[in-house]
Amino acid sequence: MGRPKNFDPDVAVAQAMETFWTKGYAGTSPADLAEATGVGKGSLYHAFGSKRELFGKALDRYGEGGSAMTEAYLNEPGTAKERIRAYLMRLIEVDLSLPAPRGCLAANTALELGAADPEAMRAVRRMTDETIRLFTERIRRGQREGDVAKDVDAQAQAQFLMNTIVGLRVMTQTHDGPVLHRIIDTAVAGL
Amino acid sequence: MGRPKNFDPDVAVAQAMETFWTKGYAGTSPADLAEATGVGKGSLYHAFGSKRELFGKALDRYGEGGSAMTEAYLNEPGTAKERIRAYLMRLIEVDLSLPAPRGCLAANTALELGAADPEAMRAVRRMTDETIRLFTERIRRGQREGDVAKDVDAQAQAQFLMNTIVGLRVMTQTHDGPVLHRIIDTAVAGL
DNA sequence: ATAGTTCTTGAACTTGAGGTCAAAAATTAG
DNA sequence: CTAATTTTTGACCTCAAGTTCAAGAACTAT
Repeated sequence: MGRPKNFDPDVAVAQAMETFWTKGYAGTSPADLAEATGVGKGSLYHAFGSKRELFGKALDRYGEGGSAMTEAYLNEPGTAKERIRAYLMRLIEVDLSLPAPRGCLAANTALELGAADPEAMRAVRRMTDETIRLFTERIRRGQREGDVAKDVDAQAQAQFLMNTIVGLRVMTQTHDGPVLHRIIDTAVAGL
Repeated sequence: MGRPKNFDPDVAVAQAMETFWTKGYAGTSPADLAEATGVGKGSLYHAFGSKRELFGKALDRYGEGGSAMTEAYLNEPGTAKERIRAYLMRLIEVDLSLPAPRGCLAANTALELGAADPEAMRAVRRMTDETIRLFTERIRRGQREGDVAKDVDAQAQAQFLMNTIVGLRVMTQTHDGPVLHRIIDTAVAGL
């Protein structure tokens, strides 16, 4: 009952996510969000409570999309090394094809909000840990299938690769494709 | 002639740098800078022109300090691998010992200002390239001295290590010492 | 149709950021 | 001392961010 919403909250969250991703948390104003979603400022506040809460939903959505994409990429045919390499390449390729690279929303959030926002940090940590988990599993599978040496510490490699991703998505701001490609090749050499 | 300055601009820049580093560019207000430097807002504007210009000087100063520290660390006695590992460990140790880790000013700047500020990006790029140069030289020296294999691509390793550093200084926001230590050990395994 | 509920709209409010400026203070040259 | 020059001080200004709210609009149940 009551007047029906004029917009789909899920869609609005997705649009808000894009905006936060492109412009940063502080750099996104309520007016920006209204424009991006096509929803009036007042309605946004009515629906989501505050900018911070909307951002929280946007972060969650980012995590879901990211996990799905990671899983899909890692499970295509190929060795662990091949798939992981292809995944990293894909990440920077997408970013470099944009008018301005925007890196990883999670990493951006970690730096921008930092310790001042423990809840955001927990969300970021959940996402990174999930990615590490997916990498770990994929490497272990590679070990079972014989394309990764048994003496490799799968979790250590996964954590290390996660770190490499974070680094890459900052370095896209300052360095070009060839350099980033070389970094990826060096990073996956241990597999 | 004229009234003498009430403060040392170099000291003020250093104090401003600390503030920008801790709170970010947007997160630092003129009032914050006045408090940090002990100089009136008006005087700061008189001396530096704008917040952005002061930030530029702070960035430069950061670069100088960073280079000096890197060089000093790499040149202490030990193999290339040992020294580089010690350097990375040192970086995160310092950061983790703070009440709230603040990462690397250059990386923070790259993410926060991004393509919106090409000049800042150039400054960041100069700094990272300088660090890469120092690493490259140190690895080559290791090859001459016999503690690094000849077939290692020194520059590729250096770029890769730079990327690892950037990643680490974001991950300090979300992960703890032991995880970061393992990442470092994995990263230097290729040397 | 009415009551009850939920959503939208646009104006309005508060706060602080980023910056400017006029007047006073401190200095040196002559 | 006076003039010229440079800094300091603190009040002041503008603008936008982030939010709230009152009024009305759109719906459902009875």
